Amino acid sequence: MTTIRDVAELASVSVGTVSRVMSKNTTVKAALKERVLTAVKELDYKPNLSARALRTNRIDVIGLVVPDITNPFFSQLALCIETEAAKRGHSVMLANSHGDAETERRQISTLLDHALRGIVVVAASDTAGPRFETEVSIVSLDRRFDRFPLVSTDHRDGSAKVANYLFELGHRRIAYIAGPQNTEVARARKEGFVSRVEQLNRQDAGVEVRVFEGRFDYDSGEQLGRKILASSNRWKPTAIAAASDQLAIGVLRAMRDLDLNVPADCSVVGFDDIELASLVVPRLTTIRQPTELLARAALEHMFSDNEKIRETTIKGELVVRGSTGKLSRRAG
Amino acid sequence: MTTIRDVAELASVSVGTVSRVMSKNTTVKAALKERVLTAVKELDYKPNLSARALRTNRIDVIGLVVPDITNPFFSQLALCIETEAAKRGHSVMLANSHGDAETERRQISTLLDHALRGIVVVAASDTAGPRFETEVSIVSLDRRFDRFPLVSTDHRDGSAKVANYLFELGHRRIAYIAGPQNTEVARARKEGFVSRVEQLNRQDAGVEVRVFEGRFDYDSGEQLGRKILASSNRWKPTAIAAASDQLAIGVLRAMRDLDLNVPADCSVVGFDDIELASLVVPRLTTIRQPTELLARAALEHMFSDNEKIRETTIKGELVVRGSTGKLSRRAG
DNA sequence: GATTGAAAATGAATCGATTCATTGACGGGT
DNA sequence: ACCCGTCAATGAATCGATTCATTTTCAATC
Repeated sequence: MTTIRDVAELASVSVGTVSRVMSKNTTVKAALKERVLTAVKELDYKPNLSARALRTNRIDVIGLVVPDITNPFFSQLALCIETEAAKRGHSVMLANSHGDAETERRQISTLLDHALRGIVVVAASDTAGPRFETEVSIVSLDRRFDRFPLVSTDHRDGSAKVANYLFELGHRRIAYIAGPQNTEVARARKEGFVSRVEQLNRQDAGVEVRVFEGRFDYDSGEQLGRKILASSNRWKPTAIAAASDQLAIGVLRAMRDLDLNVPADCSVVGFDDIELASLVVPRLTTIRQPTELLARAALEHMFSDNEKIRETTIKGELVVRGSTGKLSRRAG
Repeated sequence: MTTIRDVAELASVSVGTVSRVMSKNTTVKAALKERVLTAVKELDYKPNLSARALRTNRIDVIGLVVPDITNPFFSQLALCIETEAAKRGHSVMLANSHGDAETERRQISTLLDHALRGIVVVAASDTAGPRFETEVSIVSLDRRFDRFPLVSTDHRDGSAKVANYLFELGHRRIAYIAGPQNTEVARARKEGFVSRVEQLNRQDAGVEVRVFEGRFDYDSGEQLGRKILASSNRWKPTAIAAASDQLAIGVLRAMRDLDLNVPADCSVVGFDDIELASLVVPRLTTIRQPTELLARAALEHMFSDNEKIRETTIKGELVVRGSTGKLSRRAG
C-alpha cells in the first residue's frame, strides 16, 4: 500500500504538504501542487481513510436509520439520501429499527461509534427515552426523534389540501382513516384534515367527518375499508381519505371485493405518493411528499450545523389521479 | 473520551491486557479480566473504532451495492442483509448503482477505501469491465458481478417449476415474458422455462410457447400484456408467465383495462414474490425467492472466505395464489 | 529448595494521515 | 543594505488500539 510518505518522497516535499494538497482548502503553490499531484497519480495513492478518521475523529459517512427499508416510502427516502450524500462525497450506513424504540437506540448507538459525519433518523415512534448525548449532528426526518431538529413534509397542510379538494368535489360525508395516534405524523395528518373541515363548517359547509384509526399498512386499510363500507351500515361516506397510500390501497382492495366502483361509489385519497400509487387500479389521488427535497433539506441541515433551526417543513403537492371524482348521483 | 489507557490505569494492568480482554479470544486470567471489565463499566469505555481500523485495517462493516433500493425485491434483500449482518455485529453501508456499470464501479471503489469486511454486490449488468483487484471479499448476490462468487436463487429451476405447474393445469398456449436478455438472470429464467417446455414436448405434451422480451418493470409488463392479449390477435395464450412480479403485475393491470378476467380468461404467474404480489387483485401466483436464505448464504460465504466455492444456488418455492387456474372452457 | 517450561502480562513500536509550532523564502519599505 | 512581515513549507508529535518480543509468574518436577 502506498502511503502519504511515499508520495512525499517521490515529490520531494514534506508529508504535511501532501496532506494539504489532498485536502484542498489550503495554500500550496502551483508548482509544488503539480509535483504532488503527479506523484499521487504515478503511485495511484489513495489516502487511508482509517488513519484520517483516527486523527480527525470523523469520516465522510452519514448514518440513516429507518423503521423498515422495505416500506416503499422509506426506501424512496433512502435512495434520495444516498444520492444527495454521494453528491457531497459521502457514503451512507443503513440501519433498520424495525419500528422498535429499543432497537432504534441500539442502532444509533452503534452508528455513533463509527464517528460519522451525522445521522438521519426516521423515528420509529415518539416515545422519548433517555436523551442522547453526542456532538454528532443528528437530524430527524419525517418524524421527530428525541429533541433533534426535524425536516418533514407539512403534514397538516397536505391533509388540509385533501379536505379542501374533497369538499370542492362536492363530498359531504367523508371517512378519515388515521394512522396510529401515538405517532406525531399520524396526529398531524388527522388534525390537518379535521381542522380544515371544522373551518369549512364554520362557514356552513355541512361536512360530516368520521375518523377511524388504524396502522399505516395495507391490511389495516383493507379491514377498515370493509368495515366502513359494509352494506349493513346506515352511514355511507362518499369519500375516504387515508393517512397513507398503503392504507388507501388497502381500501381500494376492500372495495373491489365488495364490488364497489372507485370513484363512482366512493372516492379514495392517499398520502405519500409512493411509486405504487400510480400503478394500482384506478391510479390513486394522493399528496406527494417531496422526497428529494426532504433529503436535500436534511443533509443541508446536517452540514450547516445550524443549531437554531428546530424545524423545516416542506409543502406536499396534491396529485389528482383516477381514484377521486365529483360527487355522483350514484354515491350521493 | 476515555481511552484504553485510562482503563488500563484504573484496573492497574497494561493496555495489552485490556486489549485482549476486549477482543475476547485470548487468555486472560479470571481475576484480571474481572478487574478490567469493572473498569470498563465504570468508565463506560468504548473502543475507538477508527484506531482499531487503522491498526487492523478492517472494520466490522459490510458494503451492499444494489441497482436501486426502491425496487421491492432489492429492499427486501437489503433488509435481510442488514439483519444478518447485525447478528454478526456488523453494520451495513448501502450504495445504489442505478443500474449503471460505471456508477457501480465507482461505488464499489469508494466502499473499498473504507477497509470493509466485505462487499455484497447485486450486479447492475453483466458487462465485464477491468477486473477489480482487492483482498476484500466480494460476493455477488442474485446476479453475478465480475468474477466473484455468486449466491442466487436457482432461476432455471424456478422457471421450470412454473412451466410444469402451468402444464399440469392444462395450459398449452403460453406466453413467456422475459427480462432483458443482456442479463444473466433474465436468460437463466427464460431458458429454464423454455427448456422445461421442450422437455415436455419431447413427450408429446404439445405445448406452444411464445417468448416476448421486456425490461423487468411494471410498465414493460403492461405494454407487453396489452400487446399479447389485444383482441385483434389470432394467437391467444391461456397463460402468461413473467420473469418478474413487477412484469406480471403490469400484465394484470393491462388485463383489467382490457376487461379480461384473471384467471378465467388467462392465468398469470410472476417471479420473486415481492410483498406486493400478495396485495394485488387477484393475488399473484409466483416463485418465492428465499431472501433470508440468500442473505444468510451470502454472508456465510463472505465470513468463511472460502475461495473455492464459485456458486451457491438456493431453490425457490412455487407459491400458488389466485392468479392461476385450471384451463377453463372460456379461455381454452 | 532449585530448576524448568508454559502461561500470563507487559509496554514499546506500529498503523498512516493531520496538525501546528517552527523554519525558511521572498518582497517591500526605509 | 537591512529589517520586517507575510506566506510557504517542514516534520515531529499526535490520534488510540493492537501486536509481539520480552519479562514475569507460578506450578510442576526432581
